[in-house]
Amino acid sequence: MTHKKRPIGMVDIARLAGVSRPTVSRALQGSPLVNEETKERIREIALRHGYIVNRSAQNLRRKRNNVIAVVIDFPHLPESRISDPFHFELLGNISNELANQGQDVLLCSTQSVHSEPLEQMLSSKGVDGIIFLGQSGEEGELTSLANNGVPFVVWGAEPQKKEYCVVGSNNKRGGKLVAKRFTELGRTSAMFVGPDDHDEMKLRFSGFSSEWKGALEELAVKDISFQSSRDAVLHWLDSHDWHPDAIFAGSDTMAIGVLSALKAKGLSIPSDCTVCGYDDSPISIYHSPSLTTVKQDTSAAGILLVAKLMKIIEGEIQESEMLRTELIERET
Amino acid sequence: MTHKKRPIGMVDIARLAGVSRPTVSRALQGSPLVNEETKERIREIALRHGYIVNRSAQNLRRKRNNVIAVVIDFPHLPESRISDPFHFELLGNISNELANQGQDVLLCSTQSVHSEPLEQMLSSKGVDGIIFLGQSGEEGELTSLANNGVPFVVWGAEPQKKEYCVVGSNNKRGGKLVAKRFTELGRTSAMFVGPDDHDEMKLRFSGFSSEWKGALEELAVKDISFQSSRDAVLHWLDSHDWHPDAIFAGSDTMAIGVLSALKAKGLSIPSDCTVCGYDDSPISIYHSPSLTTVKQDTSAAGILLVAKLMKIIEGEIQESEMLRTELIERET
DNA sequence: CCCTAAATTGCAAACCTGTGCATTTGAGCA
DNA sequence: TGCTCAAATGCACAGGTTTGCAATTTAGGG
Repeated sequence: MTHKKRPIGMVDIARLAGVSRPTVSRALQGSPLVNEETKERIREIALRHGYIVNRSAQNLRRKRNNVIAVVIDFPHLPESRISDPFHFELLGNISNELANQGQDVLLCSTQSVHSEPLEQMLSSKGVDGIIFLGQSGEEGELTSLANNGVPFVVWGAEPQKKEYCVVGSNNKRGGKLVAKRFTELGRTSAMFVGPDDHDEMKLRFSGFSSEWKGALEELAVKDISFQSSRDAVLHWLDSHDWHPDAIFAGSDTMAIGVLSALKAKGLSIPSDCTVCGYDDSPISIYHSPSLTTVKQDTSAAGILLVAKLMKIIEGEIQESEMLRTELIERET
Repeated sequence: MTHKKRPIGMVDIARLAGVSRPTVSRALQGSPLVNEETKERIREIALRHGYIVNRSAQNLRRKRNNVIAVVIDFPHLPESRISDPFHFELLGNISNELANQGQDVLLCSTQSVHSEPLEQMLSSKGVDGIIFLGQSGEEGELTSLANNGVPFVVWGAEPQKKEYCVVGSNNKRGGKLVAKRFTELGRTSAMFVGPDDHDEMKLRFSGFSSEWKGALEELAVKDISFQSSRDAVLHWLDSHDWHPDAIFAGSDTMAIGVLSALKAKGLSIPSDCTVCGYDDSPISIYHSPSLTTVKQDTSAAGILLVAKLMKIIEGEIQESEMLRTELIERET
């Protein structure tokens, strides 16, 4: 039919509008340099002909690419250390907020990231900034990244050194809330279940123990999975002749593992022992008996992470910020 | 320090290697045109100086961008219709396989997709192909996409018309497996719980009913959430004076809703009524009592989806393919 | 030693846009 | 009218890579 199957370009719009190509470029960017009505006319023509700018060329010319990489540790993959539905929810909120801000979301699993230096990814894939999810225990690498001027934010625990910007929930406060709740319930001997090498969990424990007045046991588990917390609790119960009357688990997934172990031992919940989780992830609602938990506001988290990252990209420096946590009481 | 802070480019490598820029370009692509030892030398120099090609420029020049969009319906977002941890697992596997194939993963939530025509996204964001996850009931749009020559694959139910390529699990077979299991258990009256406007669920039901010889009730629910299946079952039990002795729920999430309802009514599981889910998602393992379910192999799914999409992008046409499903028996 | 083909390499155009600067246009004013 | 000034637009180049084609070098055969 037509002379060439070539997709429509900026030159074509320029010709149709009877102006030069640069004018079209400026018009589409909303530059104040170009006359209002010309601008409007050009826009109308572009729209009618279904023209959209070529991102590759645009990216090449500007240095900014409008691409944010989200690095996440996927569950159910061989080398995954952290696996929790909570991260999925967070990912959804971040993705939406990035879309609102006109940013593309480049999804990376930690596995693929570890294979090549992150800096490479930046320039190679044209990534403007990075959001790390669930990267506990990588402070070294992250600090090095920050020193190299890579713009990024992290979801996680508040860092000791303020080398980079972290957004997280107020884990310490969350832990205190749980302690208060246990106290209200009249419990006297508590146990915390969680890995001892995980920053967020450590803070939750620290908050809890600062508030808790009764007996306190800490049960360290090797990872945050359902299985390992279940096994750990079973083993503990086997080797002791008493049991705590309240257990605070570092996450909902772990809490359910704890519940499973308690039930297996014939304890009745919550009369013999009450259990509290963390995250307010779907499983804590669906589980029966449903679980009292500490909610982290993932929607606010997504918005805040994105906002801070954008500012960091602009060159501003941003303080870390911990979101308010909230106790969700459910029958247990 | 140095003259310019300009990032290292192909010209620099060329100068260092004492060759021209095009030669470097070809060497890095592994072109057979360039001498083996020259190639090796150039590669070594590039590596040593940490040079990586500028993707924007590369994309501009080639027409291919090596970017695959994954469109997913995130849970816990306002307009989300489908929300299941199962999709998270699938996403992880797809993401990994795409990384293996050297493709970037552009993550899109359905919300942002619906706001602008998909075709725009393609050229604007430089997307080479799309993978749709959980897009049941969009056949119209998808067919139109296919007719416009957009390369994409879908995870979901086998389509009536073979206009585009779908990968999914063999839902019908999955349903049959459940029916067999119920029969083995000596159950006589069954109920299927699931929405009646969801293709995959319909097939699961169809498979089930083709194999099931006993009494059969179909309980239609409005969406696939925990809440609505729980409510539906409660309501049903209230308005009937008997109950089935086996329930097949369209997904694990729904199965847990069903369990919750049954327990609320004081039925004991599995003696009064056995329940079976679908997906083998984490919650089915963690739940207590843990749930018999039908497993879909998400790892194979990811690999297959990606492989087919790549071929479609190359221009080949691909048949839809349903993966084998497998019954996972757990105490219930 | 000359000729031809193959193996390498370099030249220059092309991909599509953004932007500094010069140029044109038109208005306002003495 | 002649001048200045601001607004609007166009020119031309830059950005980093790929690739068709020409040019050069090398090897092999007569």
